[in-house]
Amino acid sequence: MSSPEQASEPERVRAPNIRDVARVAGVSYQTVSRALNDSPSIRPETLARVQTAIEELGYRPNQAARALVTSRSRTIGVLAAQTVHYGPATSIQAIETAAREAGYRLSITNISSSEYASIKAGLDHLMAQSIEALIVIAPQVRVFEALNDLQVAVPFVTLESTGLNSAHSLWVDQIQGARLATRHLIDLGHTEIMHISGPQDWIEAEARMQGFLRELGDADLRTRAPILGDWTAHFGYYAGLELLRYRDFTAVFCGNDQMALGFMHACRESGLSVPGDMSIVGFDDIPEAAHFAPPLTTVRQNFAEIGRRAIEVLLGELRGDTELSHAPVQPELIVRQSTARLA
Amino acid sequence: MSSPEQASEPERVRAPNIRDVARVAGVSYQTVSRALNDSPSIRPETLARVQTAIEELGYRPNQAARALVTSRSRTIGVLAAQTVHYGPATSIQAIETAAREAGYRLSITNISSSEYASIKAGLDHLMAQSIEALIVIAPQVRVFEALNDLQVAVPFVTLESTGLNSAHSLWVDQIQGARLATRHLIDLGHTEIMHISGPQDWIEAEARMQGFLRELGDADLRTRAPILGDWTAHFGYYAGLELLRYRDFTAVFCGNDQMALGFMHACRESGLSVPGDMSIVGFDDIPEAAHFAPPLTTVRQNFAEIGRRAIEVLLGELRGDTELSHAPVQPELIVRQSTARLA
DNA sequence: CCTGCTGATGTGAACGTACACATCACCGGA
DNA sequence: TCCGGTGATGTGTACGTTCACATCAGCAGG
Repeated sequence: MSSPEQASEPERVRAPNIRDVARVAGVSYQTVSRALNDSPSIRPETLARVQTAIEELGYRPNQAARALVTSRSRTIGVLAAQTVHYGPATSIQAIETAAREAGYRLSITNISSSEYASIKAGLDHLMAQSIEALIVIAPQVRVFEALNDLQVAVPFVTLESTGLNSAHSLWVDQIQGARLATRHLIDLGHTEIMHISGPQDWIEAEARMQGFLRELGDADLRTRAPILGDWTAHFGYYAGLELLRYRDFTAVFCGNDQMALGFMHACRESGLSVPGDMSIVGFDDIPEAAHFAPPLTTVRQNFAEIGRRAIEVLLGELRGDTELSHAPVQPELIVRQSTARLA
Repeated sequence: MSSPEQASEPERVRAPNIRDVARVAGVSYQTVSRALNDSPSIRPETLARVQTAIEELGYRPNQAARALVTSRSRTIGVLAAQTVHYGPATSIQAIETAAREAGYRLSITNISSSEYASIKAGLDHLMAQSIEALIVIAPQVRVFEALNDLQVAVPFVTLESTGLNSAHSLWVDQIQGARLATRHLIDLGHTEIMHISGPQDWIEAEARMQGFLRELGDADLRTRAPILGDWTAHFGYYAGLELLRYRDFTAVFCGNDQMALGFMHACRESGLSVPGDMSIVGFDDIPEAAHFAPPLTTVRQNFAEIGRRAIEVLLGELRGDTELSHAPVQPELIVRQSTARLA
């Protein structure tokens, strides 16, 4: 029908490969490979010729082929339970950036529930991609079992836990953060302090609760059973409405800023002034917290730092550097206007 | 030193491959391949034998090899500017879930700035992974140029834009949402209405502004130049402090809920009651909005729905189904307590 | 009993790259 | 002059999978 030269559509345009580049540059394919992996033994002018050819053809290395032959996927897996919340989302963004700069890509899998089956399915999905390392941002109680069951052999770290399994954890010192928050309330003269915690299976919720209880214990104050919440503002609100029917406390330490927001809402509806009648401390310092009514006293965590460190530690392990610093990141108390001295 | 049987570490444990499975199952490797790709022509009992062998060896198909030979990466790329905000994060989570259920994985790349170079670098990083389809959640003005320059040939959709390029867009009808918000204020008797918009290069910010201006125009009301913000509560706060020095308006339509939160903060500091002295409408309906002081009237978008539809449309295109519905998702006005009839 | 067909299974490529090794030109020193 | 060494480049092979095709048994129809 038409001559090969002007064939318009018939033959599927194959992406150029290393041999096409070699032909154009007038070298062997191996030389092109060397140019791509910046081998020391290649003459500058040869390198230049190859680069010109690459440019001309719009050549891109085929990562699948590369992964196949090197058996390195250059992929880091992330198992996450909550990618919508500010904290995890911020960490993941930092992780992605750091990974990309190091030549790795990220594969994120969300688990919908903290059921063992769900965790296992997520992990399975990641392992099927032959990830080189794993980062877990999820309720970790059951994750360790799953890691075992699936015989996960890659380096991994869990974020935002508590050093429970310190060889594989990287964390903001949540216990310390909770102590800072609680101490702040005690210093203001409060003696009846309530705690609204995160879900029981989140280790970080557990850690914040521990810090709260220890600080109260150290001050010989009455401890009361913390309320187990779900991180949402809705929960904070409804828990607040319930709790405020008995006003037998003057301060609340909330497991995160969202629950604190909801609790403040409940205070308003119950006719309580914050901080006049009720002091409230949150945790996380989401960007909105400074604009709550009133601006929220809270504990700031550096989520991005945690993310960057996760990549740093994992890439280190992949290179064989063992014994990288797992020292916890220190949280910081940010005092705003939701807390006041007890009248 | 030691007999091969009890050799403990020396030889690197190679992951089992399709041939290992074949040997254990007593079939040829091709039969195993058929079992994996549920071919119709395989006897049930043979299939069972293969599955048993797979189980026994803990075999996982090597995705790199598969991708190499089929030249299908089973990867969908996401180019995102903001993965920390509630809207994009929610969409991405829905995208990930839908993609995973369809057997695809996601590769997310964050762009740090809306510079052309940054967009191009991000796109380049994705294309290098031979993604099969692309989803863009970013300021889109320059994205189209970059898509052109890089000769991106895969199906793609941009999220949350405005039908500007409707063949490739999937969007909540932002113009309609903005009109709903503005109409609500007009219906309450407001005639002097201000708008704090998102950044100029975000098409969705532009669309909300358009909706605002059109609705005002239709009502023959005075239009004033919108303030160009950056989506943050901080901006809303400082813009509010500035604007409230001249109280020549009685209502504000904010480009998103965060800026509305900041603006409410500025109102409090300026001694204005919301909604008594100032009515405020936001956009997005983040989960916290219901607990602001006062609870925020806003426009709800179904971010998850958008995400799911993105995958649906792209997978459809990959299968060859053209003409899938790109009909915009309708937003919904949620009236709470931050708006009131003009006294 | 042979032919042709169908369903089930096996064999030989090929995908695009990196590693191990081979080759080649060139150089300095005995 | 020859030798070994070195730096630059080329050739064969393997990675694990799927596709195209070949083979083989079983069965129905003439």
